Amino acid sequence: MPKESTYSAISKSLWLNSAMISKHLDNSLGAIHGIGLSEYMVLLNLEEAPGQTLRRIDIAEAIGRTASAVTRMLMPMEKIGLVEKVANDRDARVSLVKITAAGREIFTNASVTLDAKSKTLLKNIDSEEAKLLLDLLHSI
Amino acid sequence: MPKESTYSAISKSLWLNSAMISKHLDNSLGAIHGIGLSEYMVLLNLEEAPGQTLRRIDIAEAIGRTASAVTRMLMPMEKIGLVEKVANDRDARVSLVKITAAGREIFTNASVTLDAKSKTLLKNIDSEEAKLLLDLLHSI
DNA sequence: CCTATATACTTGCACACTCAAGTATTGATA
DNA sequence: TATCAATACTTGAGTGTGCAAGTATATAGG
Repeated sequence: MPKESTYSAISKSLWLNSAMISKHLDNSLGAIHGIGLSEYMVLLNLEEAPGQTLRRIDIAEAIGRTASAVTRMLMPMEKIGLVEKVANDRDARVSLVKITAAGREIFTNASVTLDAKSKTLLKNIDSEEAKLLLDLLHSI
Repeated sequence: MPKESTYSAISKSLWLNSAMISKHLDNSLGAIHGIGLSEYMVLLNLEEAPGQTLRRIDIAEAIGRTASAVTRMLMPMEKIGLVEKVANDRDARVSLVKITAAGREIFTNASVTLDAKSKTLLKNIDSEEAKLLLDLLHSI
């Protein structure tokens, strides 16, 4: 059997860890705030965007999903009033998405939950290592 | 807006990175060897298991999926002969899974692909950092 | 033994996602 | 201006997964 490289070991570990962690966070957010991690990431990106507004395609890019996933994800989010549609007068093809006050509220609350849960899940890593890990993840 | 903790930043980064990386690896493995990352991980665990045999529940545990996911995943894998069912005479509830010669062959080939692809995906990380990152991921 | 509880799976249903194809609009070029 | 390619989305069909409920077997306590 050929010796496995550190790189494929990282891929595997990343795959496994992320599966576990995502599931935990998803369940927590879902139970408490009624949204999943994907929805949370949408809100996060909208919150940080200039004018709290983004095109659907940019959301898709930002969260690593396809445009169709975003379309379907936003339907219920719009229905319950977390986001709203905004037209773009320069380009009739795009339908902009804007976070609402209700959406911002949910986002803020969910952030607290996410934070707390993340700390518990990553309790084996001290804050020194955490910074290091974050840097490494960002450089990928 | 409350300052976000390093820990939740790690969760988010882990979520995003893993989505991207998994998709790439999944596509590569699928196109070349006809299996996904999950199937690969099943084969990996079987290969490393004593007697190349595991209970379905242990597979589920090892790859972070539920028992039902494993049941459905194994059906096609058994059909194309990557794994085979083995009865357990001590306990009639369990149906053991064993990797076949064909399965081992696919696994070995897929490992090469996975390795190469992982190196390209993680090319921004040198081997020093890679070891560090792997350690951190394992300690989660 | 017999019953109750736990374990190892399997199956029906729902949901989130992708891919491919379709629609509408824009921008560039002949 | 007419056409054609590119872009921003939407939609239909198929896949993989989880949850909850069901089946079969095992184990423990009376």
